Amino acid sequence: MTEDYARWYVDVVRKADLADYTTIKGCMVIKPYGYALWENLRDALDRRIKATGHLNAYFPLFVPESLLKMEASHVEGFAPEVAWVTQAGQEPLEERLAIRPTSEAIIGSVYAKWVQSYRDLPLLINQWANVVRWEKRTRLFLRTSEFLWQEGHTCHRTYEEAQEETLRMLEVYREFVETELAIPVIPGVKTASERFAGAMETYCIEALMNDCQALQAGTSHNLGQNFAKVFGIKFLDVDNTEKFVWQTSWGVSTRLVGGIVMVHGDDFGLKLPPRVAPYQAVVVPITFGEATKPMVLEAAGKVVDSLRGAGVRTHFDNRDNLKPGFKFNEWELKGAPLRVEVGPKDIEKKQAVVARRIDRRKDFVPLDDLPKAVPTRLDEIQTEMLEAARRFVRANTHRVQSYEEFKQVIEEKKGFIEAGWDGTPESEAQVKDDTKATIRCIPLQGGEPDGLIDLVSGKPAKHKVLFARAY
RNA sequence: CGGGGUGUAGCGCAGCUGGCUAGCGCACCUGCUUUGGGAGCAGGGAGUCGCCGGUUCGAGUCCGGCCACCCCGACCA
Repeated sequence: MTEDYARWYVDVVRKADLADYTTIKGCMVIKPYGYALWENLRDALDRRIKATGHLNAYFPLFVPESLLKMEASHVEGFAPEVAWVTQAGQEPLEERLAIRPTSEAIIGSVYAKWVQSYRDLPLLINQWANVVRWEKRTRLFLRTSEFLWQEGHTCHRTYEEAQEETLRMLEVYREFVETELAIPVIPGVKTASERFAGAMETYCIEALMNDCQALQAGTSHNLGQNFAKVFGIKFLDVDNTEKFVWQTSWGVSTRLVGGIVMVHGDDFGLKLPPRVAPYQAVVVPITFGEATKPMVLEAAGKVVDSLRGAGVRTHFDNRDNLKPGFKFNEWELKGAPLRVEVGPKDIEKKQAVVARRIDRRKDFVPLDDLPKAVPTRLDEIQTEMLEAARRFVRANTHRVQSYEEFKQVIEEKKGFIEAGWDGTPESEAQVKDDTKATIRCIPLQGGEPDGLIDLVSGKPAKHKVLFARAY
């Protein structure tokens, strides 16, 4: 893992059966095990999106060129990575169709028809979809040409309401990622240079991978009235005057799966947080010859039933052609949080061996206690994983006294660096040129200048910001 | 888009200065013995050597061209 991190990452993703390359450049196939992980993650987030009043809908994959072009900075931001459909059958199209890199444009044009009155607001809609961004450089899950995500698109009566929504969804993301994925994140604001193309303000949650590089785990944008004015999303307000709506958009993607791999993984492979793991417990029968085999399989089967009865996602690994040791290694590689071994000796003592993936510790649990003990342990593991990741972030967040020290820390330790910033694009760009580190965000908590100075310009800092090298 | 690398069985690879019927490990199939941390033996199936062209008695191997993918950078969720 430490020798060649990129290699480790790709190996884990492929050997754990999450995803594989295809014949199409930059695209991946998400395999059943990886897709099950995504589904669990997706469902957990979908519940939260609905609980905050949003409804799901589906908009077209294609965006006519004329629509995409309407918001100038938006098209400028996405132009280099848009894939186009220019022909249908044998006929060239009259107008090129972009395959959506994001849906602000197509949704904006639809919202213009839907919104007439202040009574139509707020409009709170989310879409689960695929998008295409033709990136030059791709990485499984972290940056693929096509990826899956959710994108929320909302309209509000006032700026304040839109801002409230932007921050509400950022908080939904923070809580979701920390609770379900056990990934600690720093919520913050992006600087102008890192802002979403067409947004007024972009908020984000930033995570730290275990190679000490940062990963943007989710974004929430206050779009202001930029798209409303372009697409004509207007409403008649209580005072009988016509106004443009205030919009937000927010999204997280299959990139989060890559985040799980890189935050929790180790040299044995994947470690999955119990709340989203496809299998929370894997039952491995230990059979010795034909004499005891039926008895062991029956006992193990009962364990499976009792765990499922207790609401645990349980897999029964009763493959006959593989030895237990092989299965142990395989399920550790695939990150199953708990392994339950049932063998002849265990049955005699009415117990099972329970092994935790996070520290590979084993102990004995009476068979009758399993339905209670396993869910409890899964909760403990979830908590321990988040705590361990928090400790890691804390241990790898640095403060520096000088630019020289900054450069040294970025080069040798990486991680987050808290430092002052004078708010100018010039010093931000200088740091990037010199060190490849970018301002990940101005943290929502603790972004005050605190009397710091900008490390490049030496001027008084406007904000305390978080620097890191990022994926 | 620049730099590097790789295309030979499902996967990972070897195959030298051209030479016989293209090989190894894993996986797969059959059988027996095994099974508490990656099983052993025996037998077996599986290949348009990325594609096109050239040189040659003869090309996986040499030459030219093309294509694809991966890795490293700049651009990005």
